[in-house]
Amino acid sequence: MAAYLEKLNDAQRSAVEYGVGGAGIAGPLLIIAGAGSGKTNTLAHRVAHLIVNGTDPRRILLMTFSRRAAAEMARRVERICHQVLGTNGAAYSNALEWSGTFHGIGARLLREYCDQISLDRNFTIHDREDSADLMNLVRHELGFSKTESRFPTKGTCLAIYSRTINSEKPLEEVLKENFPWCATWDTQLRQLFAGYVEAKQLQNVLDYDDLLLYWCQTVTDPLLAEDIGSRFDHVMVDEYQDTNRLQSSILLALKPMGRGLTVVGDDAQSIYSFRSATIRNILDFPASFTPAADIITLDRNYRSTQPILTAANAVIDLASQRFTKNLWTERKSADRPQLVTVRDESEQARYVVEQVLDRRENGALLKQQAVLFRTSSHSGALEVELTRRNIPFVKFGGLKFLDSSHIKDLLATLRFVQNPRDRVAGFRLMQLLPGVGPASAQSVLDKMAACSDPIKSLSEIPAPARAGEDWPAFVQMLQGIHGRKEGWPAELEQIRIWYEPHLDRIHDDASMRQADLLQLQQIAAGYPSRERFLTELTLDPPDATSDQSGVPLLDEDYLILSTIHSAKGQEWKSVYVLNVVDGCMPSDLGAGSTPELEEERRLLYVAMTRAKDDLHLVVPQRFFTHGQNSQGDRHIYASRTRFIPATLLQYFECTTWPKVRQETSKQAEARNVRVDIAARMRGMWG
DNA sequence: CTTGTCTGCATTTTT
DNA sequence: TGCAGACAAG
Repeated sequence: MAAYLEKLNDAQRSAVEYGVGGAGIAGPLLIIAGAGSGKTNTLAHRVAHLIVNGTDPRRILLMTFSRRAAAEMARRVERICHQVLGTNGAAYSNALEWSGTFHGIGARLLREYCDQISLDRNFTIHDREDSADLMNLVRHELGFSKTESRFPTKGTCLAIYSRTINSEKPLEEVLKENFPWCATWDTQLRQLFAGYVEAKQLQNVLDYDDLLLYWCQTVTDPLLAEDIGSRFDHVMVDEYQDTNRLQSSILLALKPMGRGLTVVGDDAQSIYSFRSATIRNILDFPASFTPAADIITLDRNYRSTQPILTAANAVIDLASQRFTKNLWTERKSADRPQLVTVRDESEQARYVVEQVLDRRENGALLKQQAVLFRTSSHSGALEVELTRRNIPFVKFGGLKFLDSSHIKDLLATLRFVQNPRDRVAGFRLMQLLPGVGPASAQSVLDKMAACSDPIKSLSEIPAPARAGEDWPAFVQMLQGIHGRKEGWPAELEQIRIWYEPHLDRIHDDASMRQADLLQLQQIAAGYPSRERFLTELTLDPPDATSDQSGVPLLDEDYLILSTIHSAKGQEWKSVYVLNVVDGCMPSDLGAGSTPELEEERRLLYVAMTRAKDDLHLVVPQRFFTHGQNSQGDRHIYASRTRFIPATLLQYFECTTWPKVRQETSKQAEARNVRVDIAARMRGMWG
């Protein structure tokens, strides 16, 4: 047996070796991999094993959930290849070129096949917010913003649209099942979506869903499906439990017989149904083929200690549906996970900080510890406490660098130059100029749209009446960049110089924002072209924010703060889960239907199984809700999450913090002393 | 037609 | 809290 396979257990090894070295390419394989079962390692070994046995790495398509996961996978594959093949292995660095997210791979293929599907090669990609803006524009145009009773907001409309696309279900069904309160608007929504699709096409933009939808439509053509499918001998998908119907349709179209297809997942960790992910994909996978796909289960956990695993298993055992077996481990420990009750959120923050520092004293790096929470805002109090005590941290999930308006302004400018038909970008950009509002922006965009070279035509289009001197400078800036005078990435500097006076005028806190812009420029310098920068930034935005502005230095030590969703696939020595109370977990928004509730349960399970050595679930007895109703902020009394009923308490060490101290007799004595200081003060002058 | 101010309302998780 | 829409003033 090859040395690099020896460290694997039997199940892992059979997954790695499945069909390798046999005649032809093996049929479909499903790997059910529990939390911490060495899933990434196994998949990386499988890829490496294929390469070692002669598969061309450029003919392997590897789709992961995030770019971070893709990078990690590539790194491990390279390392194994290097080990096995020695110096020859070096030839394989960066050879795994088709690895990324479904959306990223989709974008790449669509650009390559744009001629066959009549797509303008310069299409730009709208992120969630841009899509919502465009949806809103159409919503206004159709007069739905002033209906008698309230029409769904842009975000809700987009959510309905997106779910309809990703779940491949009819609109009526989606409305009935997921948005019952909007069901009466079905005719208007249909009209709205038709308008939205038309607008996207006219403007040469694609949204996230289009990347999958167009890809899926492309491979409905048998010739194109064959052409794309035959480029890859092996197609592997990680985190398959979090893919949706549209994604599985793409997969089946690429590999209808399932040859060379490997999917990996764990139904107990499915937490993305809000993105239309469905565990039916995993469940139905084997029977989608004849003969059915083989299944290999990895149920040995290498991550957590037995007490942590026992508690996590107990939580997931209460789920109404279970498909995989419970995990087991040989990592013994006497310490049960902590279930800690504290008074409120500020005590919770103090508890976490104290524990974190305690462990750092004992040699654990901050980086080996993570604080997890259901909702991004739940870490607020903790962030304050960490900043106060000078503890560096990085936060994953929630608000992003790219969401701030000044960054979006700059990106909109780039996008508008790249694709002048992108009205969302143009609309935003022009309104930066004083004296230009929605109406004049609209009118300029209309005139531009009629021209074959919209940017050039700006010279002929009369300036909006009140735009003043700012207009010529604006036009000059756009045309200069359009004409590629400076080239990439120098043109970003030009934009920044143009933008800065406007920034100063619009915002009071301009200096902080300027620093962000410089940072963006730094990031941009790492991309080979404007197009690549825009595409990749939209698909893989930098996903962390920290207390210092910008990305922290990699060699520094910092504490990890993360939403549970963003913690997927990761592990830490110590894990603290905040707000393990009803209303947060489950979120009171997600406590409606049974499937939603079940997903919340899996969320807690995912959080717990991130921990290697110690796990703390913190239960504040009361916490504040922000202006949920007209009364504004108020605190409510919380109770322990329903996912840990009394019967499960035996698996935890239940404590309260801070520990109540016994009052000493001296302290009691001191409490009864009465001194009339006021009289003495008066006496001082008498 | 733009810009500023006021009021009422919704409010997770992310490619 | 922060944003979307209504309304008034220039």
